[in-house]
Amino acid sequence: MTIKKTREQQKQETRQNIINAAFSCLDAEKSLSSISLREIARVAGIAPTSFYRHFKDVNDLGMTLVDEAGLMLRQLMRSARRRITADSNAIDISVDTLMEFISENKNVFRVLLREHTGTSAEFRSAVQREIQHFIKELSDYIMHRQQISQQLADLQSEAMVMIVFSAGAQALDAQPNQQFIIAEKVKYQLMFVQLGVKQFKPKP
Amino acid sequence: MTIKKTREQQKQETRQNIINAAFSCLDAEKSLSSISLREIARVAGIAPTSFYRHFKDVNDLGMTLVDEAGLMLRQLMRSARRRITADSNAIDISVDTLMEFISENKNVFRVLLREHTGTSAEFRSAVQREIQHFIKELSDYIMHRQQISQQLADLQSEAMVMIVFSAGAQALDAQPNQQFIIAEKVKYQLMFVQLGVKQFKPKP
DNA sequence: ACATTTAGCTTACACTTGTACGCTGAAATT
DNA sequence: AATTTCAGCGTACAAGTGTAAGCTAAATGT
Repeated sequence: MTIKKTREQQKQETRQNIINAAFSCLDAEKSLSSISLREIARVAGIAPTSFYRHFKDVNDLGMTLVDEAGLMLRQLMRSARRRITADSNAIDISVDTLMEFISENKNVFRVLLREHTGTSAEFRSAVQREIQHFIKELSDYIMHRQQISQQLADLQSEAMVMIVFSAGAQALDAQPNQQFIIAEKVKYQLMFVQLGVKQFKPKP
Repeated sequence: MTIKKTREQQKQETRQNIINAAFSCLDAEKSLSSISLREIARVAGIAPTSFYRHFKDVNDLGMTLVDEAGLMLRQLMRSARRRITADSNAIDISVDTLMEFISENKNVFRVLLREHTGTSAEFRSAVQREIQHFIKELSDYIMHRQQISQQLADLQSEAMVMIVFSAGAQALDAQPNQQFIIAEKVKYQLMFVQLGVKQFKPKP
């Protein structure tokens, strides 16, 4: 039998439909500013004007998407770090985890990447906040694991995240067989940063 | 007296007006895909349909802008390298030069950054080519100056460019007084990469 | 001198967009 | 059982879009 839904349940379901529709619309050739409310509504299976029952406008929806995407990414990396053992390579596991996520959730990662340099100052700073959050979590991990100052850990973490995100951008447009090469390349680059900081540490 | 212009001169002048108009339109909240042909024409001081006498469509103009922006950037860095002496710090000079360029040509740099992750595959790969070109020139410089293998130089160069471009993105949205801090930060990060590669070199 | 070419213009048309307004029916509340 | 709430719909409109068609006048070619 079909479950009888309360009004609130139905509303949340529709809201989620809109969010999913939006993510599926935001492919290689659509950004939050180029997408139309009507297009999202069409895919979500609702009338254009019904959109307003759930979001103030596309900007409002966009902020929700950015939040959700950032959250997913941070949760992912936290779980990756839990999988790191004493003798396993933290960089390898982290990069592999992220690259796998990207290839399986292209549009989620794309939203962050695209809106990071997009045409809306609001989105840009929202993504920037998510990235800072992301950097901070990595920095804390690095600081306690490599026993370095917070300042150094912050610098290292940020450099690493920038390198990884750039590689992610490349991976989005690359053929599947190229992805492995990109992953290997970025691992070396992260190692250089790590080595460099370690080398720098003694002499302040 | 006013110089009499030949037809061809006049045409080139108008073409340049369109290009300049486009760059001035492509500010913090306009991308090549969100800008309209009519808007560019308005700023360039021509009728919308006259645009077609010079470019096939906005895409065509966009490719021209990307080419031009990439060229400016490479010429800039080449001239910066010429200014580097034996005892001056290559990183400092390069970063300062680029950051100055960015703050004086925000929209030019913005086009590259934005279209790099934009909604047009054609633009993305055009920018990617420009960046690769940029990376290659730096890589050659690094290889001969640091006496390392091409492979290592490529990896180092790419990592550095990614870090610098990310900092550039931050600088675009930052207050002028923050720019100095960003520049200092990125210099450290580039130094880490350089140190790391140097450290890595002995053991292949 | 006349003929050709063409940069730039005006007009026109078919589309897409965001969203205001008011209706409806079913769920929730009383 | 009567009333209120509200998610979703259909209609409608003004604004902006790309671009097709055809004209004009001046620079060029002959």
